[in-house]
Amino acid sequence: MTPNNGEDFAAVEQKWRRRWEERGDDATPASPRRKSYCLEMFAYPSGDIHMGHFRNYSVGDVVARLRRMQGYDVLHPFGWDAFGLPAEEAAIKRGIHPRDWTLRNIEVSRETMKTCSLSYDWDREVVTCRPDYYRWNQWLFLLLHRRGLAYRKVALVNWCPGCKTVLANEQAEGGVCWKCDAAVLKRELEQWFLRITAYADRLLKGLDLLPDWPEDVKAMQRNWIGRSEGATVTFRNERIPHAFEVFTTRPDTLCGVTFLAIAPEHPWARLLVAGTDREAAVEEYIGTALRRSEIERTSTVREKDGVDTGRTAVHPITGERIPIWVADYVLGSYGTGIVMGVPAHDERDFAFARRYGLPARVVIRAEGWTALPRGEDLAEAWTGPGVMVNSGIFDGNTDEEGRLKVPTWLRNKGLGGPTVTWRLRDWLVSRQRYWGTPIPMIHCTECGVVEVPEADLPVLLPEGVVNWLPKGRSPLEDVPEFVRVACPRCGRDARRDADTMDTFIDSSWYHLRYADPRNAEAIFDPERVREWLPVDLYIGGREHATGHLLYFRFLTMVLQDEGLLDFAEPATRLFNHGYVLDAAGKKMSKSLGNLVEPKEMLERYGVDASRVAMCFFAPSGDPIVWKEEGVRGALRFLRRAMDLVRARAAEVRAVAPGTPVPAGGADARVREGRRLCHEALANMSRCVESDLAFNTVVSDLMKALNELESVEAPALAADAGRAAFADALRVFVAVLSPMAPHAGEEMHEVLGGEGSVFRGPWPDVDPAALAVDEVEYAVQVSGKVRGRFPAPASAGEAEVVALARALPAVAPHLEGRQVVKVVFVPKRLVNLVVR
RNA sequence: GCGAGAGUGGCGGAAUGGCAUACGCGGCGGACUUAGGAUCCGCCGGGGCGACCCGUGUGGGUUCGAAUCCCACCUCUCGCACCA
Repeated sequence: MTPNNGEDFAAVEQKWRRRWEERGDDATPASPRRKSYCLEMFAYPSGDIHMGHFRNYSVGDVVARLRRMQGYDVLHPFGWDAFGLPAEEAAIKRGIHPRDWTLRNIEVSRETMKTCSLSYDWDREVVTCRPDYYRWNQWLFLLLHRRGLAYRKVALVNWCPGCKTVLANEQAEGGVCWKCDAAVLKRELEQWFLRITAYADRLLKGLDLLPDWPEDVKAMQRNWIGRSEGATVTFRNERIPHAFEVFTTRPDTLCGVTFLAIAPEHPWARLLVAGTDREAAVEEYIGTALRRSEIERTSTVREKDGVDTGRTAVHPITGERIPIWVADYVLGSYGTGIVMGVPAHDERDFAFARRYGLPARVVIRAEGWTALPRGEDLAEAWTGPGVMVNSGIFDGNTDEEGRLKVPTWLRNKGLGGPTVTWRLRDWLVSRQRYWGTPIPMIHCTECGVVEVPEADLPVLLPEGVVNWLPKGRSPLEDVPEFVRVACPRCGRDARRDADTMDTFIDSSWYHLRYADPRNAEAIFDPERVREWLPVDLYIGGREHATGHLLYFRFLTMVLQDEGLLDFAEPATRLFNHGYVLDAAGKKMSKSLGNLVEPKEMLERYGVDASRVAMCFFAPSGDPIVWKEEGVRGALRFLRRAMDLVRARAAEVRAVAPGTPVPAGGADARVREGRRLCHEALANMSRCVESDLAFNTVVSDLMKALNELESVEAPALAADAGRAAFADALRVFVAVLSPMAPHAGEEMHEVLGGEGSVFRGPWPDVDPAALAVDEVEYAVQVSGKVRGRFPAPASAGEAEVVALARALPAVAPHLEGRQVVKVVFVPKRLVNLVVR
């Protein structure tokens, strides 16, 4: 079947694609005066692009093209996030080098994207697996190292047994590997970390300066950063040389503490019991607890367990001795790794205490309690507000007052004090994988960890025969010519760091590189970046809310501190496009194997119809279910539009562009058609600034087309009618063009337009065109619609109400009743309230 | 469990205090045709012969008037989930 018999859209598309390319229409202007940086998240090249990409890029391209028409100098680049695990997996499965697999996928995807005429300046393309890109990853790493933001530490880290590599916290959400869904284990390894926690406060506060970021993304980031205010409280234990500190957000309940709980991975857990009769039991418990996977460990349904150390610590206020337990509901990586157990006022502590028969002590009296319950009588913890009791000198304070007064008191006594704790952890960036950026560090037995001198960058990833099968340590360790190196400091034999970087490094600064992508001397020229950045609109999926977008902001801030940027936030506006779901309502994804390839659709219906269909399905931010029928409708619409343009070309060409449209004289249908075109125009201009709901614009254009098609030839005979019609059709073409660029450009040419439609000018909405001279009034009697009638738009209240009352469909409802109130809404309705 | 968002014809959706279902898909009927999965025209929320009545997840409220605002509940989607 060839659905597009009639207009040959394939030929039109080819014609314009070729012409734009020859003329270099998508090139970025050299010195922007009024800049607009429109950026879509770059792609990981795995095979061809899929529908989700197609949607993302279509939305972005509508904005980019529209901005050009509006006279902006536009930067609209694209690139490839080309390092990563799937390349290795494919390589292992098919015996192809990850590089070849990646580069071939890029070729295929880029070809498809070029077919779509996405108006990227391909001369600025970046490919992260090329040395000319990743050498700047290494440069950045050295910068971070110099600023004390990159460091090594031995830590319990997320280890994915499937991918055989460590993962960042953001890649192991919920204890599940983001790539293979395997249950993540904890392993103690020495790894490279980036000190993103040093920026926690700025990352949090910066969100308030981003009014054009979606609220849900900001909420997710706030939650992820997880600032919490509370206090550290020092207990005392003779065996521990340091302060035995806990962190709590409820210092007001301090006197309700009946036990302390320490995380099993905490080094002091073992120290406490060493040499005692509890040692064996505690050791056994710690072993069991640490073997549990993260999901199991943090499952809220599992009953909490733990073991008594037999040791106690001294309460800072009461001086009582409080038993210390080891419990795996306490996380070693949050706060101090030790918590105070207040069963009466914390659900988790309550559950734990009940299980092990630990007492509860009520120290907050809820409003409405007639008697103070005894701890053992509580059915559940009281976590609500109340007044402090059983708390000595603090009795009588509200919980809120206590939260302030107790920490202050502690600070004055040297027993702790007010503290802020963050949920955010440092960013683990080393990976034991082959296909990534080598970390530019050298390990020397004499000098320790030494930086690779900047002049020696890039440290090239060996691309010869490498056994890249994951084996739990970096494959590069087994490449002697890579690993063996002279220490840059002392010249002795030393070893290169064999780990590679997390690919989220690559995507944290690519937005800056686009401003100066071929710079061989520096990561970028700050002057070029000043011209284009920050990004004016960043479009991508919601899945990057806490991973990429946090790193992206973090590195931008670091570079600002380095003096290379004069702004802190990389993108002033963020837009999340909706996912493309399959017929079953599942998100299309490679792993589910339910991808519908755009290629077939593009060949069948053409690029323009496919783009219009994407715009028309739903607002750009909403998920859509993929339905082929919608594309057929879009094609029908384009075909009718093109037919109309060709049929009326002569009449329209007779009117020079910019000819003023006389106030009256045109036929009603022409005027209505023109009105609808200007409505579409106004709507499009509004949409691009707000919700990108292009579905309403397409619908406006369809209405306009329906009207314009009904215009008869005689209506175009007179100058006034012809001028109005020509203006209408030209506005129609302008509004359509960003969505259907080839058809739009063709129409523009057919109608005698000069140059490219994408050079503008973007037409102005003519207020006179929006005006209507006759409106239909609805007449309600006590809120129920009883009739309608047409009236001149200029008609006054008295006249309209009189007409309304006299209406045959209305009069009977007024019979024998008294109109007690008349509501008049100009140009809309009359409501006669009767009694 | 907590947080955010959403519930409108057979379907995607429009309308954010003023005529609910625009626009499109799909379906039905017709025209043209050797043919139609092309194109064009007409019809399509439910009930009723009808005047009319009912109808935007459910129940209440505010209002002359509510899909839209408020309260409670139900359902779905997304995010977070022992963070002390």
